[in-house]
Amino acid sequence: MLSKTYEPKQIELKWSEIWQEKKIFSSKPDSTKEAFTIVIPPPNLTGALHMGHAFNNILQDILIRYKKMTGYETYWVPGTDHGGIATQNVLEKLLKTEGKTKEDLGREKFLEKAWQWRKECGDTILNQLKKLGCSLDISKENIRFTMDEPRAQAVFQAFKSLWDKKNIYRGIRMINWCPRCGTALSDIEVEYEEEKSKLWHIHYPLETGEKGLIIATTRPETMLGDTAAAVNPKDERYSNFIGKKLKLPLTDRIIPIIADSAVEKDFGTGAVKITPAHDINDFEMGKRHKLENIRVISYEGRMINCPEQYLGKSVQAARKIILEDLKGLGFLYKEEPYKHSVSKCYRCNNNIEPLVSEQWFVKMKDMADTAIKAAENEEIKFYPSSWKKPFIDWLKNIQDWCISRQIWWGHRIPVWYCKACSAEGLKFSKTGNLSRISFKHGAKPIVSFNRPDKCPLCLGQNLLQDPDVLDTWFSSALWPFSVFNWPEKSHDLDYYYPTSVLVTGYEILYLWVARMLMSGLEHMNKVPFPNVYIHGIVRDKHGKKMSKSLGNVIDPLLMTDKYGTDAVRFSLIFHSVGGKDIQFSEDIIIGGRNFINKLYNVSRFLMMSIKENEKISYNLSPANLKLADKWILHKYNKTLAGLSDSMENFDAANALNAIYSFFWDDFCDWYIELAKPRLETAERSKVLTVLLHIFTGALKAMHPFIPYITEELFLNTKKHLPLSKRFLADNLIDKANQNFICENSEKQMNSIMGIITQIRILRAQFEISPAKKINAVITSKNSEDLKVLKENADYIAFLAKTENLQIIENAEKPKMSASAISESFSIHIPMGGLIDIEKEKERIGKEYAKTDKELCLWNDKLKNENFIKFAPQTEIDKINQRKTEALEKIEKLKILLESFK
RNA sequence: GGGCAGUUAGCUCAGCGGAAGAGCGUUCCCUUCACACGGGAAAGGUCACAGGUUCAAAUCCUGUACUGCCCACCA
Repeated sequence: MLSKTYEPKQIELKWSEIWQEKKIFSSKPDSTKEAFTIVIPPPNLTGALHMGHAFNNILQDILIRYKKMTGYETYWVPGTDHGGIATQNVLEKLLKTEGKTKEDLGREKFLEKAWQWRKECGDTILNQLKKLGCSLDISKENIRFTMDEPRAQAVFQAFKSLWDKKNIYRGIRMINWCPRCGTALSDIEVEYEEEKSKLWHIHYPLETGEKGLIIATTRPETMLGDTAAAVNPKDERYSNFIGKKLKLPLTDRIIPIIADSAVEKDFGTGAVKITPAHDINDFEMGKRHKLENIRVISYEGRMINCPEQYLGKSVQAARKIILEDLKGLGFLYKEEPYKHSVSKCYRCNNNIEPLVSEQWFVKMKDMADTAIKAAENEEIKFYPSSWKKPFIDWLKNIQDWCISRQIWWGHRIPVWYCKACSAEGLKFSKTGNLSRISFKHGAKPIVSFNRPDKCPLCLGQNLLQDPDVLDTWFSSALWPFSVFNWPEKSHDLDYYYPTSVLVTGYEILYLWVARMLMSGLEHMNKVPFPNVYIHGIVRDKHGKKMSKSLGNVIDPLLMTDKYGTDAVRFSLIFHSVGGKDIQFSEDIIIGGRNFINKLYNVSRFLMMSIKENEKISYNLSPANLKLADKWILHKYNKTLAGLSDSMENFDAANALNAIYSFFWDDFCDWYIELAKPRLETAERSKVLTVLLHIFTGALKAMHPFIPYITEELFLNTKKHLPLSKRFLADNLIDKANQNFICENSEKQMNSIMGIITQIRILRAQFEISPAKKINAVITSKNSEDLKVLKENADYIAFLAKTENLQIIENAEKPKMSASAISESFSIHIPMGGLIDIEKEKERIGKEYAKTDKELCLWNDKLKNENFIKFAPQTEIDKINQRKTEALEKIEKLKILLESFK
């Protein structure tokens, strides 16, 4: 005897092994089939899988499995991302636990460690995805890595091609610098956090010593790098000051007062300090007014080029001392509380320093224009479509992309310099390593994947590679075609590219999706995917983002251990509607677990019902079917239609919902309950046929969502099926079959179910034990309606537990009976002396009042001339119908009330 | 500062022009031979607020108020 509750653990383990072993997820180009391809958003090598990963990958798995089971050649391409800064930070932390820094190791040794790390933890995440049931072929030869050889070739090719078109350049610009990570970042790698700070008002006296300007700032420490002060040219308060000179407090420097319309009159004091080296606005203004850039903050985030007492101090420390000094010298005019947003590094959350630096950039304007066109004419479509506009807006405001990173882990920039020819532009660190390149000062680039033999200019052989690496997103941007070994030409690339859909959270829409689109159009001349499915973020039950620091992280693997993978998958998808964020908690998994258990028990019921070697007809021809069979087949096929509609729109939640409520509400609660007595009759074979047909059909339809249990139950069911494939996943999901659609069966079953429900209500109201059989009289004026009831009286007898059920035209209400109305039927249950007449009168009275109110509503509507004039005929017919029904019901209730007199 | 969502039963959310829905929770009845991770029944809602369009509005429009995101260089 099988356990009453489903134990998922061993079963899931078993199947995940078998699926991999039998390679059922591997794919080969098959010209007889249409390809359906997804490239996995490659997870970073930074640690374990979180709920967000789980959700993202489950969605993809559902699409892949669904498409496979509807006849496509599916390929879900697995891989991991080296993850640049993020991974390097993890490695640095690891080193720290050994008391070491990366400098202690040196670049080469550090990279050895990194590759070691990649070996150790590289595929852990893919193994975790395997546990989640993801239909990825994770055999070694199938897994891609953004830094393996073929991907490195792709990166070089992309770099080279952009370089040749002059779309990659070296420039001196204001960039975002993370002093903690020691690298430049692109604009979108900066996050902003609101912080409570202060606005300090500082007096900058005139060079004569007279009262000068009061300047408001949030960053007093940068004043050491001020090279001007500015006011709005239209600001009358300051018109006399323009052109005069100020003496910069704490220094000996004299700076001019300039006029620039970028200065807001109404902010602060209307006068602003200008630090071109450390503020993006000031940098621009500096260019306009030809101001000097004085850098006072180093790449390490320490004060430089300033009076001795501040030298070498951190930004924070310097701020404190400077404020004290200003106060002591009487320059600090006032301070007021101020909230403003501070830029933070998206990888380590430390403050970003904007500073001027020479870096590598990609020109974005033209590529963005092409991408905008593709988005506008929907060569690429967004689900939900509301993302289209923000996506296009972002592209329209795009800035050039800073792609060089001063870290070690990543694709080294494929540019070399001759030590002789570029001497002036090369700087070396104390340890003798090439540390900075300056094109401005004469570095001459040679673009090459491998070290060139000799310098093309002087034939010198001392060539050094650029020390920087590329932004990790540079290689991710090529992912949809680099996974197929582009630039190599291959059948795979032709067959699988463009991929079918990209599934991602909105947080990397710009960072990644936009760049893939631009890269795809640039290098392949085709969008990388025609559809982008954007889902929400998994939050905690209070709507907070899950984060380690908040301690509200739910580990998906812990949950799958506890409740089963299927339960977790079910719950996540069930709650993921319309691309919105999911508020996830352990509670909601329980709902999923319960459903899985229900499914399991239906299977138990079936296996217990079918005898060993029992012959089953498998005949679903209409002549062989009774009302309940026609009805459930009708419902089933309607559900299939809904399922496929939803899946075509990437609406997995809705699809799951449809099949869920069909299975539980229609199939379990009604069809199976009716099947039980029918199995004891001559109808046995046909009932088993329908049961098996619907059950296996449901297994197939549900398999994309809950693969493990369905595969397991299919294995148990297989022996009773006429023909079956190896695995459930090898089967095709049934297509909705118009021949089974039978609206009449639905109408008739609704009548019967309505009556059964009414009798159940009466039982509950009169506290009749569910076990007790009761007599009942059902009557109607309509002999056609009664005929259907008579033919299916068993259904009522069984589910309402009646004996001596009388179905009679125009019958009188038996004395001392409880009554209810359903459609055209009156239902009476003789109660003998047990009935409380007053209570029954009150109950019927309430029903009467309610129906009367309804009737008024319909009457009012129909009396409304405008309604008759403007409403569509179908609507009027409907209201008329309702009016008739209400009238009928009133009539019947009246008779009931009469009977109490 | 701009943009985009959301505001429906105690909680999480469907519905998005034609009689207010689901799941969970709550209350009552039931261990009947698939399932108590179950079955049956019930309670519970001026659909944020104010206007408007319409024969008809939770649903469309316009405001308002919160809430949450995203974007933006206001010191």
